Amino acid sequence: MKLATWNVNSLKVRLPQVLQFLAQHRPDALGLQELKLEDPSFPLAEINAAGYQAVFSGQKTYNGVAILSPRPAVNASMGIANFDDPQRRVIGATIDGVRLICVYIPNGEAVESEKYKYKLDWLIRLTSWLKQEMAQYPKLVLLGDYNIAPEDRDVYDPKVWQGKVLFSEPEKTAFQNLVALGLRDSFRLFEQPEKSYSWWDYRMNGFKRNLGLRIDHILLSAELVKCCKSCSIDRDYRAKERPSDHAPVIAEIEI
DNA sequence: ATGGCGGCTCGCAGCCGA
Repeated sequence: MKLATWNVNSLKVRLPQVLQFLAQHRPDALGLQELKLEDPSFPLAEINAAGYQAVFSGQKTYNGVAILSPRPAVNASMGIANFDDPQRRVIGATIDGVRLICVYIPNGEAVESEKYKYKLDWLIRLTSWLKQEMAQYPKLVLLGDYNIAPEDRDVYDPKVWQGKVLFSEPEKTAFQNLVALGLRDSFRLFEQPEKSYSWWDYRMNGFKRNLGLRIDHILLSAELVKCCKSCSIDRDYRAKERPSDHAPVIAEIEI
């Protein structure tokens, strides 16, 4: 079973690349973030024509998440239980017995800003909800844009980023609180190239200079860690014409 | 020191992302 996540930064703009990705990798589940479109504008016909179904939760201009799969996605859920958040950042579904939670964790803007406080509060709510989800679904995948680089090696220059949003200690602690639920970062189960990142700033030739951060992750529950065979970042999609600023992350589990 | 790119919108400038 091949699982993937990708912040597409506008599904309208990136749809041709998403269709190309589906054709190339044939993922069994693809979580998308930052659709930036409302549900009636979701390109379901094109995705169906590619042999995929979709569950999605969109909004205008910002946020928006989806899960695409060739097999049926059942028990779809939107948002975090008991948290009335108008921002469309979470969608869940079960595919072939595997529970997928696709998240677009808030960016946080800057440490000490209102959005940063919202991010940390949001992460607390996500974590307490996931504790229940983990108990219910032993085979669980938490994938998406976390907007957190967990370790020094996930940042091109940890000294520059020290204390900054995406790499501040409270955010890293929040990430470890998710891990403490019994989740593992699938990327770090394997040897990886040095300086592996999943996001590069559009500005300053960030990608060409490999000035990136690894902020997109696929976390697996213990049952799925046991059967995880690979995890990689497909940089090719960041190198294309008119790319998203994020590259897709792909994990394979033998199930 | 700043803004740099790219996507969005009751658009032609300003917002937001990371």
